[in-house]
Amino acid sequence: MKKGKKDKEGECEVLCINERKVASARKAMKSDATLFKLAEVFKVLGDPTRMKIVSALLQEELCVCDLTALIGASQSAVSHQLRVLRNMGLVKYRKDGRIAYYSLDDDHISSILTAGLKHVEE
Amino acid sequence: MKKGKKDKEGECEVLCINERKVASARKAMKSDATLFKLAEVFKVLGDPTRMKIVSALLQEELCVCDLTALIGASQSAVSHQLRVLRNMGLVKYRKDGRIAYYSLDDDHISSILTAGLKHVEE
DNA sequence: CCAATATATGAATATTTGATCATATATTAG
DNA sequence: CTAATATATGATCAAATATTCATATATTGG
Repeated sequence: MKKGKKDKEGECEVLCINERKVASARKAMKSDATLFKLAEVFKVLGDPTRMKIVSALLQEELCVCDLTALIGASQSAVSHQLRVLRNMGLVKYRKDGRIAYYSLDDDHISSILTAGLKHVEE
Repeated sequence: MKKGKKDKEGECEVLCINERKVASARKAMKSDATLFKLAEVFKVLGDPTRMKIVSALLQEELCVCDLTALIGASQSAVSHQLRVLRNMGLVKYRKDGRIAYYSLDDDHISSILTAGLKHVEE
């Protein structure tokens, strides 16, 4: 006997809720919008190709060409992923003639990676 | 006249490589395996539902039930995502009777989120 | 034991996404 | 101008993934 199909958000099957803890947690949490953006940033860093790109750019600016050689992906793939990184504000570039030099656009990126590495390398 | 279909990794179309910079960057970079794991961690954090779960657990441990109420997803969805977080070593849980209390499994997670927030909230 | 509750999980599905291919744009050399 | 080079991008497609549904497992109260 199916339980009435959830009025809205699946709240009618759940009875063990500690209202106090939930309210307290909800209050302490960042807004949904902020958490969504945060997840977006991590999603962008959550792909091996993009991670390699970002990691390479930690050292110095590089052109698409160098990145392509460095990470072993096609020029098209690198270009597509650079756009994703650009759209998320993680990298920027300058054009010198027909060469595009990419670099990190945000000082925080290095700290994000460092924090992540502590989990990975523990 | 197509250029011979890439011998292996798309290196034959690319002529502007700065060998010195590439070698230097390659040397400074973490290993592919490390970067892959790092990307995996970020990918796990890169989903709104999981981000909400992790964010809620920053405050205190919560049961599946509370998480379900808190983040507005179905119990099944929360459970599935908790497994992903568990497999990645980001959360742990203790069982008290039929209730499972989840908490963060790693001190670094909070610093990862904090670093990410600095980018989002700038 | 039995019914109810809390959580977990397999299967199916719809969506997202990353790579490739083909091609477009832009810049420079000659 | 023309050919070549560096990069960008649209379309397509296969793989990955998040959710839902149905159901299984486990624990507790009565």
